[in-house]
Amino acid sequence: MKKKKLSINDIAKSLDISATTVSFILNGHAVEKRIRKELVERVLKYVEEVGYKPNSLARSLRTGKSNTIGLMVEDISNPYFSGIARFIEENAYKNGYKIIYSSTDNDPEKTKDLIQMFRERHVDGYIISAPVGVEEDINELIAAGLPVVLFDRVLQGVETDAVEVDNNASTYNAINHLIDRGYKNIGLVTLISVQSQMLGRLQGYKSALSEQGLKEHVVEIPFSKDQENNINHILTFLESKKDLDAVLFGTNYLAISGLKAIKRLGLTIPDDLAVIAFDNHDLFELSFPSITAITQPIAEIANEVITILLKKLNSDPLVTIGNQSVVLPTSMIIRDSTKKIK
Amino acid sequence: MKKKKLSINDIAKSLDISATTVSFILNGHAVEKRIRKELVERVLKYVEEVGYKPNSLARSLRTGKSNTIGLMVEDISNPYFSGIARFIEENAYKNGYKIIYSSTDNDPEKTKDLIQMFRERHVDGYIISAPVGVEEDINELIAAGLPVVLFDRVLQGVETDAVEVDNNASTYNAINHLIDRGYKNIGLVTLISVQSQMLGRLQGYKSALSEQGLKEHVVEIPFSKDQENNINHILTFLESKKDLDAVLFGTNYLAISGLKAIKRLGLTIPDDLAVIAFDNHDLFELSFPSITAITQPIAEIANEVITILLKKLNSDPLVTIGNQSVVLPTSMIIRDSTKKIK
DNA sequence: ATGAAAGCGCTAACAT
DNA sequence: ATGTTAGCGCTTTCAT
Repeated sequence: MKKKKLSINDIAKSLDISATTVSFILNGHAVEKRIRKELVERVLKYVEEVGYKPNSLARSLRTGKSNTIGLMVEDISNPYFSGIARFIEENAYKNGYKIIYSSTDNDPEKTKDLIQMFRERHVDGYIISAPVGVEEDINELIAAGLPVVLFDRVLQGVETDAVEVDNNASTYNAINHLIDRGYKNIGLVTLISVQSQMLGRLQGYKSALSEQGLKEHVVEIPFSKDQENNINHILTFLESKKDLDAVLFGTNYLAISGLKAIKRLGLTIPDDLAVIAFDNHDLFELSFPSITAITQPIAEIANEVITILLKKLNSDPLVTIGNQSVVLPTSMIIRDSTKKIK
Repeated sequence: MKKKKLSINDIAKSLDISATTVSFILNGHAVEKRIRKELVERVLKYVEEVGYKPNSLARSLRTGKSNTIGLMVEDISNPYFSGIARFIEENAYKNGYKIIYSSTDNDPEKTKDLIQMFRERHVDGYIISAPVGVEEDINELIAAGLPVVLFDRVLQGVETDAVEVDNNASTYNAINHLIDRGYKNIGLVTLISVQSQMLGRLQGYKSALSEQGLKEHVVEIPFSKDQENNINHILTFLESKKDLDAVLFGTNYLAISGLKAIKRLGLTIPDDLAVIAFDNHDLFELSFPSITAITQPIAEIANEVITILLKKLNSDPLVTIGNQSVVLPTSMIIRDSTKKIK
């Protein structure tokens, strides 16, 4: 029972018609080409019967479209990104697109290579949470007419569609929440980063504090895959700032590392230190005490991203549609880690 | 500065040689074909200069290899799977393979479609955590000579490479740990499932209990993406079994749902109920109390999977190499949720 | 030591 | 209403 791979020619021969006709029928040009209904049905039936599937490689080579979307995230094992990947994937498959993904590690060199690879593969569209340093490469994609949607952060000097959350307002509100509850020495643990989302978060933090005439306490940690590394940086920071009464963590994994650090120091939340995390996580609901968190609307982010991309993919390439820049609001889930006890 | 896409013919023409020669040089057949060193260098230099990249679609069409691996997991947003995806991806890219992935939702129909899609795309190898019901489809892949590596679970009647953990021994040990600590009414929250890994976990649970003459308390929950759904099932179970003093959760997300359910019921861990989770999670370290967890060696699982697959991919297709079945041990991290207080 | 030519499987402009 | 034909860009056999 050797299932020989059938080609469109095999089908044509078996049915004693030309490959062209088969191709037309299979691609829905039957009506337009006025092919006999009877023939159309016969072909469709036969194709179904023998289980013929067109070779998409050949089709892609011919049409120049691969029906593939390239997805590049910072780290697929980060629940924020894997959550988004999940939604994007689902939506893409529904629309006949496959996803090829990769993690960038925030490394511009790696990311450039990946863009190159994806391009060789002729992916039809790109979804990227990009590190700083790949602006040129992305501009080249755009110049080549390839649809690119950025998310999570934008890039200076890159004009394309983008989906973000309102980072600035998010941390601004979070800090004000802390101030309302009576906290005065509020720290920020963030990344050494020129990435737009981190800058926005830093900015919101600064604005809120300066409005109230409070002092800033910021530590910027280098991006690292190693959790222990992050924990150590945070430990050092917390030990050098004994008077802190609250701290905002700029990402979900910084918050996780931070909680571990706080635990090691034997500090009590929120009595010794109040905590807010950027990004929600199951952990923050179930840890003790539960952790107040800024929640990003993952489903909507993914949805906006894929909707914009699909629209570009399906639009007439001659008709330029303006770039969309979507900024979504976050929400804050107030839990026990910011509950003023005094 | 319109960067026209260069083809091998453009290169050949510019250099006034044939495409054949360029192809040979680019594919490392220069020596074997005894092409002049001087020419080789000139071609390489020019190619580098103009940034020519072969069209991999065309190459794939011709060679029948796509340098792509299809990865199918239950749910990419589950940290177990996204963690594995991360390692696999990294290793694959290093070896010149790209990953195209999809989540199966444990749905055999969806999975069949995906296998079909991946096959149309001519992926070179498959990595699958498969739901029951796709045995035939996978056997077809194998019959067609396509390398398949299963992981997390195996499939009845499918003979191929597989990487698992020792599920049976893992839960057996976990239950014995509970028994040692004096727990007697030990429940198991698992999935309604005929999947091998869940059966193994159930089996280990049963063996341990029966050895000690203890009674089983099992609830089997239908697979669902909706956490609230899981929580409700667990709530019902816990309320109907007031005499339970310990519970083992069969997966990480069941444990998370379970912890939420326990919290809602106002039960104290471990005084009212001891808890063990299958699969580790940051949460289990940081929740209060911390949760004892069976830890799967994610890096090793991913590593075995990709190593086996690459070996098959690189081996002479004529030389059949026997299937490898790797069973890795888990470890148990004992935390406070199983700390006998009495 | 290098090139001509065929062909992977498909699509679509151009016949008829 | 259907078929002929010419590629898409690459690899590879066979010639020279």
